[in-house]
Amino acid sequence: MHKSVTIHDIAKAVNVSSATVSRVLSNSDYPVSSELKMKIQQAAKDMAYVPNMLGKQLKTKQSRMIGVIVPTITNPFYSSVMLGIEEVARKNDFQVMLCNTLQDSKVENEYVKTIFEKQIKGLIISSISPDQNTLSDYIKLGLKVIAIDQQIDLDHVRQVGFDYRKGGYLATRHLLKKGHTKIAYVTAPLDRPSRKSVYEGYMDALREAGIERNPEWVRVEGEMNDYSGISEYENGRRLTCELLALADRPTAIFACNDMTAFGVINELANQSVRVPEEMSVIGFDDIEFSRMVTPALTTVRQPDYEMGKLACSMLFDILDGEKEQEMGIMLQPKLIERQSVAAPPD
Amino acid sequence: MHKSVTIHDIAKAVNVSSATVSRVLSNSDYPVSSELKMKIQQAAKDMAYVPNMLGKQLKTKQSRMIGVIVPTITNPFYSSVMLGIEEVARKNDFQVMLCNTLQDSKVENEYVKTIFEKQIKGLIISSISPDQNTLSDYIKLGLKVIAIDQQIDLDHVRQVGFDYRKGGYLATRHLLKKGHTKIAYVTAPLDRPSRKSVYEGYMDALREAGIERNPEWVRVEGEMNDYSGISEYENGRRLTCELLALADRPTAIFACNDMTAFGVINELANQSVRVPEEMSVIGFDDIEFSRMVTPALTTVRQPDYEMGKLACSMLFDILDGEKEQEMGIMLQPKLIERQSVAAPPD
DNA sequence: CTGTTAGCGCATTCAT
DNA sequence: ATGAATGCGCTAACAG
Repeated sequence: MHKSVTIHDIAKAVNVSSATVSRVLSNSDYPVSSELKMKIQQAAKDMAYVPNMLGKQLKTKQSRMIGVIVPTITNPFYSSVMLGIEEVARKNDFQVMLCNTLQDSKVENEYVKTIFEKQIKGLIISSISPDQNTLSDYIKLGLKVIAIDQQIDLDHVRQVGFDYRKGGYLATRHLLKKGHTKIAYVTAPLDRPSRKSVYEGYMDALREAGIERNPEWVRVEGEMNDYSGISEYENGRRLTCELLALADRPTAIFACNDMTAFGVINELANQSVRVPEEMSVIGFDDIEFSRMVTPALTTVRQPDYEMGKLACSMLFDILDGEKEQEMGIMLQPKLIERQSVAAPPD
Repeated sequence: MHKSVTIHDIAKAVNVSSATVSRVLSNSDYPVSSELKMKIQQAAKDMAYVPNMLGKQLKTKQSRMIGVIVPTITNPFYSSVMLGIEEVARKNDFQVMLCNTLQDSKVENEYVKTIFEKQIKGLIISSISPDQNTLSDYIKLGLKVIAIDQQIDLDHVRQVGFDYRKGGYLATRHLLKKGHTKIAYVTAPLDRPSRKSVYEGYMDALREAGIERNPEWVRVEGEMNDYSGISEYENGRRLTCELLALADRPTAIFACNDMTAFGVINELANQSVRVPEEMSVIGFDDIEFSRMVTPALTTVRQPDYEMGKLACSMLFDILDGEKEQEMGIMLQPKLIERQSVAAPPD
C-alpha cells in the first residue's frame, strides 16, 4: 500500500500550517504571500502530492459527479445521449457515473440508491421501471432528476422529451404524400408510453387522410424479453414475413425504430422485394447507421446528442439552484429524407 | 439544503453509541445484541437514514469505483466493451466512471488525473495518447491499469488485446480461398498499432499466397480529424470511389473496420456494382449492425463484450492483490461468414 | 497574511 | 456486547 502525501506532510516540509497549504493547493482566492505560495507549490510537485477528493468532498459536500441511468449503452440512441451528457458535464468539471439497467427495474432502483449514497445529487435517467417509489424517496431527500426519453410522472422531475406522436404523424404523413395508402406499421410491444405515442401519431395521420386502418397491417410484437438491437432487428424481420404472407400487401412499411427497419429491409431483400421500388420503408430515430445502410434509410430524426446536452444543462441549472423554470422541454421531430421511400408501384 | 441524518443522530435516538450504530448499519460481523440491532435498523428506516459513502470511503480508503477511458462511447465497439465492464463491476459492487477522450490526449490525461484524485484505484483504458508519462506517474503512485484494444508499453500495465494481425490475415485468407487474387485494402490512417497490425496481416496472407501487392489497391486515408462512425463511413466511400476509377479494378475489398465497409458497400451500390456478385467486401470488428445490413457483412469478429468482461475481471484480480500472473491476454479473431463475399466473377 | 481549531460521516482500536 | 476516543484528508471559521 502506498501511503499518500497529504497537505500536512507538505505543511511540515515547508514549515507552514496545513491551512496555508490548503489555500494554495486548492486555488482558493484567499491571500497568501507569493513567496510561500511558490514554496508550497514546489514542495507539492517534489513530493508528488495528489489531492484526496474524498476528503475535500466530505468537507464541502460536493461529489462533482452526476449519475446517468439508461437501459443499455449499447443502444446507439443512448450512447449518443451519453456523449452529449458527458460533454457538458466535463465542461462543468463534473464526472459521470454510467449505469445500465438492462431493463431490470431492480437494478435501476439499486443504482438510484447507490448514486445517492455516493452523495451524487444529480441524476439523468431513462427509466423503464413501473414503480417510481424509490426515485420519489430520494427526490424528497434532495436528489435532482431529469427524465429523458421516457416520461416520469413525479413532482420536481423535469423532462427532456421528444414529441413521439408528432414524429409518428410526420413519418406516416410523408408516406401518404408520396402516394401510399396501404401503410403498414411494425412495432415492438406498445408497453412504453413512447411507443404508444408513435403509434398514435400513425393513426392520427391515417385518420386525417380519411384512411381506414387495416388491422392486418399493424403488426405488434407480442413480447420481447430483451430490447437489444439484434432482437429489434429480428422482430422487424419476423413481422415483415407476416406482412408479405398477406393476400393484400401494403406498399409501405413504417417501423417503430431504425433497428427494426433494418430487419424489415433485410427480410424484403430475402424475399426479393426491392426497396424502395416495390416497397417503401421508413424508420424512426435516425441513428448514425441509418445513413450507412443501403439504401440509406428515410427516417424521423430524434436529436439524441442534443437531448443529452440539453438534459445535462438543465440538470446543472437546477443543481445551481436556478429558479424552477420550465418543467419540461419537448424536442421536435424532423423528417430525414433518404433513399428508402418512393412512390408506390402502379 | 437538506441536512442528512448521520449515525450520530440515530445513536442519539436509540440511546446507544455511534459505534454500535455503525456496526449494525454497515453489516459488520462485530457482535451486537439482536435487540439493539433491531432497534437501530428500525430507527434508521424511520429517520430515512442514508449512509454517506464519502465518510466511509475516506475512512476505509476505498472508492468502490473504477474508471473507464475510451475514445468515444458512440463507437459500437466501445459501447459493447463498456457494457461488459459494467456488468462485472456491478457484480463486484463497483461503479463505473465513463470518460470519453474524443481522441484528445489532453482530455485523456486530465481524466487520468481526476480519476486518481477521486481515489479510484483501477482504470481500464483504450489510450490514443502518444505520451504515457501521466499514466506512468500515477501507476507509480498505485494506480492499476488494464489496457484494452490499444497497447500501452508500460511496466505493470496488463493488456487485454486482440490479435489484429491474425485477424487481417484471416480476412485476406478467406478472400483468397474464395478465389480472389485482386484484393484491395481500404483503411483509415495507419497511425495506431492496431491498424498497422491488420495491414500486416493482409500482407502476410498475400505473401503466403505468392501474390505481389498492387500498391494501387491499398488505399490509405491521408488524415482524419475525427474517428466518428460517419467519417469512417465517408472514408470508405471516398476510397472506393478511387478504387473504381482504376483501369485494373480489384475483385474484392477488405475494409479496416465494419463502418468503413458500410461506406464501401454504399459507394458500390451507388455505382451499381453488385455485392457480392461483382465485388466481394469483407469488414473487421463484427459490430452488431454488420448482420443487419443488406447484404449482411462478412467480417472478422472482435469479441468486444467479452473483452470488457475479461478486462474488468483482470482489473479486480490485481486490485485484490492477486499475484501478478499473465501480463496480457490476446483474444483470438474469428471469421464470420455472411453474405458480402462470394467467388470473383469470371 | 498566517495559524489554530473544529468537524464533515464514518470505522475502528482500545477499554470496559 | 457496548462505548469512548481517534483520525481518514480536507476546508473554513475564527483569531491573531
